[in-house]
Order: sequence, then structure tokens, then C-alpha cells
Amino acid sequence: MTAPAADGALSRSCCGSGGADGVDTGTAQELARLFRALADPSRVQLLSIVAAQPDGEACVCDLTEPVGLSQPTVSHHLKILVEAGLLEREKRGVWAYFRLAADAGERLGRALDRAVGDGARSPAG
Amino acid sequence: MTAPAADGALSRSCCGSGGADGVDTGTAQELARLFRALADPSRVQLLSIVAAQPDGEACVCDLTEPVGLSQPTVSHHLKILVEAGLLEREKRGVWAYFRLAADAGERLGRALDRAVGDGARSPAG
DNA sequence: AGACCATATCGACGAGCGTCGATGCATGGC
DNA sequence: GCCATGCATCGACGCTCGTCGATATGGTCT
Repeated sequence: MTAPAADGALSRSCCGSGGADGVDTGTAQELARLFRALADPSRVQLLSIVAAQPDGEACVCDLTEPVGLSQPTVSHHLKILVEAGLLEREKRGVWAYFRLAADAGERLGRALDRAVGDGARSPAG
Repeated sequence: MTAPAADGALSRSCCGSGGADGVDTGTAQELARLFRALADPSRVQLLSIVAAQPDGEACVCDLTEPVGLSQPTVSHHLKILVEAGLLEREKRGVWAYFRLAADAGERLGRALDRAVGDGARSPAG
């Protein structure tokens, strides 16, 4: 038991036995770093816009106007998303095209599973 | 088309027609606020520990030691997780027990769907 | 009532992040 | 060769966030 049920109440110092420890510190940092890429409204919007493109890709100038940010800021956010493994960058001529990483959704879904456990989602298995 | 294919290259200013706009600003803020709750290693670990408990709940003193933070800091993080709708707080006597919100996984999964599109994962239901 | 314990709140401090303008770099047109 | 264009990087500023110690709150046992 992790805590007294109804016997002594304050007799024991609440807990100490400890149940499960969840993920380790390193895994927690890794997951947090992934979710941190989505922790900014501008980045969520950028990711969403790229994902919603008919051809699946967009260049920086396509993204600057919708989010209402300066070009350096957009470029900065895109770099973060690329480093998080959520976007892929491809330079064609003068333009840089960004598309959703192939395993972006899978990686994020698995991250959720590791964070809150697989019991919450994927009811079938 | 969102960008020139191969015709004029630099003749046009790259883009401007614009394809899809993705989620709106309000939705992006809402999603970012949810993911921000998971953007800290300590919070990921706290959430994971609570989710991994055999009885599905843990009190603050159960969580203070594993994450190696002070009690006020743990309480602060737990409050953020509760406000994000990921944890539920129940006060029993002197202790406060936290458990995973019933719809935490579903809410997070749906947030991912709205961010990167539903094509990435398979909701299965 | 008084002491004690678990938890929440407060105030403060340092670090990190988002944002911008200015600048540098590479590419393509003239 | 020169200029124009798209993008990345740099330096700086302000703000938010994570963290702590101190304190307040609420409940329990003696």
C-alpha cells in the first residue's frame, strides 16, 4: 500500500513504501523535450498548416503570414520542430520546404503511451 | 498551389496563394496549453508515476522523493497537471490523492489529431 | 486546547524561451 | 559580375517558468 487506508490515519507518515516509479529521469526528459516542441501556439499552428497542405509541404514564406510572426521567428520555430523530429526540411533552390516527418504521429503517440500509460488510448491493443 | 513548381522559379515571390490554414489561433493556443503541461520532465515523471500506481492514485508524499524536488514544487506541478485536465485531485483527510483523469489519454490523443492531422495515427474508434 | 502533520500558497531569484531587427549565406536571374 | 530573393544565424530584450524557503491552511491525534 502506498498510503494508509483507514486504520491509523496519521499514525504512519502517510507513505514511503512506494508503488511504481513510472518512467526514469532520462525518458522523462526525452518525452518532455518532444512535447516542448508542441508547447507553443505558433509551433502548433505551423505544424498544423504544414500538415494541412494539399501536397504536404510548405515553404517559409507560406507560413510567415498565417502565424503573424517575422521571418526569423518562423525560421526559429521550424528549426525547433525539425530538431524534435516532427518536421523534415528539404532545400530546393532558394526555398526551403517543410513537411511532416513520416513517423511524427507515431512518435508522438508512442510518447503519450509512455507518459500516461497505454491503458488510456488504443482500446483494442 | 502554394509554391511554384518548376516554371518561373524566382519569377513569382515564391508563394502567396496559400493552401490550408490548419487550426485557428485559438485552437493552437488551447493545444499548446495542453502540451505545455507535458513540456517539463518533472511533470512527465509525476504523471507517469501516478499512472503506474497499482491502485491508480498517489499522494504528494509518494511523489516528492522519486522526482527529487521539494514539496512546494511538486505541489505546483501537480496543480498545473490538474488545471490541464490530466490529473484529478481528491482530498481524503490530510492527504491529497491524485489520479489520472478519466479522459486524459483521449484528450491528448485528440489534441495530437488536431495538431498533426488524423492521418498519422489510427484512432480505431 | 494544543501540538503535529500533509498540503497549498506566497515571494523571490535565476534560467530559459519567444520575439524582433540586423546581418550573413546561398541560389538564381540579368 | 552584379543584384535581387529566400532563408538561417546573431545579438538583444522582455517575459514566462521552474525552483526554493518561508508561511498559511486545514485536518488529526493526544
